[in-house]
Amino acid sequence: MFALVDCNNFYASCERVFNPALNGKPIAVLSNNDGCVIARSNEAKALGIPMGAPAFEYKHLFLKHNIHVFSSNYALYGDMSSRVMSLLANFSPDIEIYSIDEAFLKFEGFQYFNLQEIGEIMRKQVIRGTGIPISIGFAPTKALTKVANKIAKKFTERTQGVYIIDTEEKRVKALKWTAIEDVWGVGRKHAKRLRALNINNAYQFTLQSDDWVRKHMSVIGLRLKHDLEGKPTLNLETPNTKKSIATTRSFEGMITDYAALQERVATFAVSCAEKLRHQNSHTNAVMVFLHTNGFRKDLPQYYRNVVIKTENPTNSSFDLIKTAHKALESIYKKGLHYKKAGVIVMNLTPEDQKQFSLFSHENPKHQPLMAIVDRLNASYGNNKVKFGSQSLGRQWKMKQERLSPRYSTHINDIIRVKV
DNA sequence: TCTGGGGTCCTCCACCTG
DNA sequence: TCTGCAGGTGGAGGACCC
Repeated sequence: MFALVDCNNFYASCERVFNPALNGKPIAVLSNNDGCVIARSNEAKALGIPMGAPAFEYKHLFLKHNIHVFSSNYALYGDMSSRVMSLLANFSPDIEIYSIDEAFLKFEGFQYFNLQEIGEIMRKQVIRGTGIPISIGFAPTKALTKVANKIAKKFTERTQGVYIIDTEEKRVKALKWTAIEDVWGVGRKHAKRLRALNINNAYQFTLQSDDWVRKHMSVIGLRLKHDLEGKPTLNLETPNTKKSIATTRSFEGMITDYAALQERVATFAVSCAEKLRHQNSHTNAVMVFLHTNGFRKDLPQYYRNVVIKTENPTNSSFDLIKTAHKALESIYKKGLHYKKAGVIVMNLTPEDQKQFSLFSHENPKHQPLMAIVDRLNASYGNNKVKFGSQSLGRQWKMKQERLSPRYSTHINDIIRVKV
């Protein structure tokens, strides 16, 4: 059996842990730059705040219903997530941390155990240890645990937050209850196509032939179908090093100036280089992209990206800045209003599998220098050491007007109790 | 005025090579 | 030397996830 553990309204729950006055109150958490709503408490959902809602369009509703709005506080959420995951790891040695708020666990050899009881103990321990409420779905396959989890969450009173699909009858009933667009792995496009063919729920989807599913939804769809049928196709995935690393940002305003874009791109390249060194990888291809503002129909639109190969596999900030600038130069068009840019490094190889070029050599000074930069940044805070092409004067800051304190990771933000 | 960021996998197609 | 075919590869784009 597999289990899927999902934290309920995770970001909103994190905000509540250190501010219990928020219990029962509507909460919305915003994306970077306070742009869109990316998490809502049940109360906020009930008030009609949709996922992805632009914050400025819903300002009046926030005020009207006294919705507590927060900028996203990833220092807090990341720390709370690792606490939850470490508690879950006590229940099974086979755990796959699927996202910041979800984990799959494998329960092998538990056929004589009462999974309902185990689930309820997990819930109690996590809420006692972290304050975060969770829901748990047990089933013979990963896709079915997603369905079971949804039922556990939807009918918390009846299920105690734990639901087990362990019979054919329960499987069929659960799949008939699950709307096609709610199936894990069926996105908006496929859901629309399936609905048009009168395939409205997960059960109807499993009744289609393998060939049909393979043809219309590729092997991914076919694997999903088998998993929903109760034939384990998807297994726990072991954590791999990343295959690509990206740093991309929307700007608070719009940028027309080439020098300002150069500075932003250099900063993104430095960030990618740091992430590369963190996982001991090198890249040999750097992609830079530029976007104008798609919402401004009155302005000319432009989207372009380019990939440039580096001379050698590298994770040096200097090399990546140089390559990213070369890429930017080739796609920059004067007179446009840019809203977003990003740097993505690809073709990552581990340290011990670097393939060198016959005709060019890496600068031997870079590696020790980068190690010192990383050490200084680790000791004195990120971005204390900057590179020449990054701005020393201007501080690019994300709009985060409603940021809560980093209660659990920053000594100055630690909670104070008056006695 | 204000609309996120970071990933993965698969398919299709053009191109190259034997 | 030319042509046709088959298989491999890499880039672009689409679909999905959180």
